Amino acid sequence: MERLLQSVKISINENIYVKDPESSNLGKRIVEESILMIHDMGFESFTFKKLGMQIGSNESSIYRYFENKHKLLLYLTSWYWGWLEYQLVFSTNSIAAPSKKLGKAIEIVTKTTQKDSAFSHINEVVLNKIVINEYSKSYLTKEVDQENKEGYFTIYKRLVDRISEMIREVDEDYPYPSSLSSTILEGSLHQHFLKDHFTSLTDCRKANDPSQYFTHLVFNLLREK
Amino acid sequence: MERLLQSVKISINENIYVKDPESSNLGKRIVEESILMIHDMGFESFTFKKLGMQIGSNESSIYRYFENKHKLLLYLTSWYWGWLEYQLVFSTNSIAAPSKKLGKAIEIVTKTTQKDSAFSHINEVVLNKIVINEYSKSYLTKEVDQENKEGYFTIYKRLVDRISEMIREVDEDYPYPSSLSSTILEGSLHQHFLKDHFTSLTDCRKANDPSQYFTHLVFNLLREK
DNA sequence: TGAATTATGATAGTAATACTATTAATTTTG
DNA sequence: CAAAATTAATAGTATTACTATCATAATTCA
Repeated sequence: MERLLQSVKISINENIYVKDPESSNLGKRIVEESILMIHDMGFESFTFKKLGMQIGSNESSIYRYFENKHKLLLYLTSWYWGWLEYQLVFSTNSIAAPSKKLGKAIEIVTKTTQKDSAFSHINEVVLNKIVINEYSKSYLTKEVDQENKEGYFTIYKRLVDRISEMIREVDEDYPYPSSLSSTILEGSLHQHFLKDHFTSLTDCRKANDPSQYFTHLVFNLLREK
Repeated sequence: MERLLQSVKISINENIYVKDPESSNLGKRIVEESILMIHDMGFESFTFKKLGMQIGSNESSIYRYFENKHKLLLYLTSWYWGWLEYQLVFSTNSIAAPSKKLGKAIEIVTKTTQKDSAFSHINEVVLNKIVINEYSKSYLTKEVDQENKEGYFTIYKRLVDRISEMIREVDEDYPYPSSLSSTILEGSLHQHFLKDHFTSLTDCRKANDPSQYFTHLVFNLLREK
């Protein structure tokens, strides 16, 4: 899989960035270090000035890649969902049986992220933690409708759509495939968060993953043909 | 119910505020107007200076009630969850049959908030919208563990706990009562958000509420005794 | 009532944020 | 090697998120 992925580029809506960070060394370092810094200090405390200092570059240079840190967050999370979509498609493509396919899909999108060395400058494990902690902030804004219209959430929506399609394949009579799909994706992030910060609000532990919870939920809910 | 509630005060952890906003007229106006303003302009654009201007008071006076706007958000959302808990307990208290009780509970916590005139200065309908849009921001922070330790999320946790207890009463063998409960509460906010901004990601519409989705989900998942 | 206490208002000030603009230095490329 | 493009350095602005101080208004309680 790694070899295959090496030639793949996750493609992000061009309006999210000013200049494609994949197109230069500085751009890649912006992405690489911003992931680590946002994880370390949280999105609120993270600034372009601090990032500039960290990578031995200048605040103004970073503004040539991203209008502001909100756009950078949109970029990072879009990349994550694109990466996850790739894993999903790749891993489920060859599975014919709808319920096996859906089972695999749920596993992929709910499990704790493992190291992936295909994209050398992006640490997916840390990026996954950013998504858990910060993704909601990218859409819980007053600009969400405008940004949605501009296609900033396309990849995420496509991912929800793919899973809801798989749900339909398993049980065409289930009345809430889209809601269930969005519940799996969003709920998985939430259960991972609870596991780390509010243990009493979840049954998910190290040994008892969100994967198991959602797998159990979905397959006890749908009536297979 | 209104008469009963008139003598009830939602009690909020005292460390969330500097001075109890319920203890004065200015305090109540701070709460009342901040709800409307956060709803109108979003939490990011909302400032104490703007609030001061709106209520014909001074920035510095508001700081005598709340340390910062994060604490104000904690206050408002805690109040909301306390209010919802009251509705929940009040409405389910007299129901003996576990599954009827749980059904009522789900209805209460997932439905669109209706007007409640018992607390004259708080607009619960608008507050519910704030909770949908802003609640995650109150805990998706680097300070969450510290603030959790200080009891800032007690009411919310108690609410999750009450519902997971009801789930256990219906099906003691269901292995994920806490996760299911937190999924209902968090997922309901999320479905309401999707209904307003990402209609393709949900099956919930005006006529087809998150209530129905979660009721269907829970009762098709649990095996009643 | 009137003195003391408390609450609120007005003003000023600070450090940090989130940028924009300009110019200089460096690197790339044709 | 010159021209073009990229990056770095510096400075500057408006706003935010406060803190501090002092004046004034309202409350209370002796």
